[in-house]
Amino acid sequence: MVRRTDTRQRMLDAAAELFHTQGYHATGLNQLISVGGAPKGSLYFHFPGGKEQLAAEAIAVSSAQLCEVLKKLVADAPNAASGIEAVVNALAQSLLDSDFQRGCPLATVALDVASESELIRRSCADGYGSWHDALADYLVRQGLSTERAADLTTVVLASIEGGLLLAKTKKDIAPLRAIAVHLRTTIEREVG
Amino acid sequence: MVRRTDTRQRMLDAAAELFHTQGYHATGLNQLISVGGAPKGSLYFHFPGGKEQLAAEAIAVSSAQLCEVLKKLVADAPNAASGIEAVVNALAQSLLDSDFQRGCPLATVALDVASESELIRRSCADGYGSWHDALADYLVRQGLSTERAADLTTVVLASIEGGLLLAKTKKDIAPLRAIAVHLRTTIEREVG
DNA sequence: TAGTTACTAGACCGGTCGTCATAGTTTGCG
DNA sequence: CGCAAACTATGACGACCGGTCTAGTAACTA
Repeated sequence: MVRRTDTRQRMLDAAAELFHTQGYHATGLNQLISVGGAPKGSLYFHFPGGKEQLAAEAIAVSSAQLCEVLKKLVADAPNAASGIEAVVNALAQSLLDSDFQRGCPLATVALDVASESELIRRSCADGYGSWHDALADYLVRQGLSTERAADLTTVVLASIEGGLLLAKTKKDIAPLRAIAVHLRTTIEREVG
Repeated sequence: MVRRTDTRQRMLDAAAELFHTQGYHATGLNQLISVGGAPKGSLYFHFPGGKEQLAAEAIAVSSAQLCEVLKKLVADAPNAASGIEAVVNALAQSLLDSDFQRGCPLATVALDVASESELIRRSCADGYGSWHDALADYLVRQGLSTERAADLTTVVLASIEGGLLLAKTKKDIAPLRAIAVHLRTTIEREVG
């Protein structure tokens, strides 16, 4: 089926942005359609599952975008420790640039909705899974065993997510700096 | 002023519970008063600032409770590494027992509301601050310098928060286990 | 009993998400 | 070209729920 308009894509972009910064319940349909520039009916034409479906797809878009950024950042780095550090720095910068609005694009929605909508929860879990896979693959290519890479990636991901949460809450990126230092030494110890 | 009812306290308890599991926007006033067993009008008598004030106070209650638990867990442990491990285990157990409903009592609200209500954001930031202080003080008593203890506590807190987020999203406490292992070795290395 | 304080009930209005009947536009085909 | 079928857009509408506030009742005080 060939699309003849970009309405669907615009809605998705608007939704990705709004859910990222405000979360699921704090974002109303009216806001979604006004930012997306589409009438209400069109939303239900393109997303028959309503707000829930829109959110699930927007989450998928957001996480795919960040996944690409992640891959690029580590690929461009001279070694594993610097690669992860670059990721932390990029996220910290994004937080600063947005006046502490844009943290993790999944976390807000994930916590907001995880125990309410299985569809959205899975979308978030898949997003985290894709990031995990991308980073773990990279660490394996840097010489780590599959198991060590998997566990280390979990630690990296969790630290960053927690760091973003603390930084956003305190309006201060100091936590992320402490995380960056810790991850650097941890990775240097393991990868050599 | 002599209180004639315990309505205020009941509202606070109900709010702490509901905001913990559902977040701010997902929790309606009707649900709050039905769980709290209070008439709607009473809410604005006890909390003239409305939902926002109620949330800010409920967050304070939640974080104080968990702070006590934290202090007790580490105090009862034979050493720093076991103390932190006990904290992770307790939170993982609480997540499991509640069928992945109860993660961090602050995180959901913090992300949901941080960029919307300064009052609630501060309440969350204070909560995190109190946990940080409790753990950092403990690590200092275990022999770490003030600076090292502060940074290490930030890493511990962020890892745990991130681990709770990932675990809740995946409905699987495996991330928390990986965090626990990592924190144990990290702390053993520093405290000896 | 009059006055003051503690508390409650429910009306209010704006906003929520979702539905629908209708209209317009593009494409494929004869 | 002409027409039908498929695709897309539209926004009014409804049922409901959101948070807020005013007007009121009950309880204690003097």
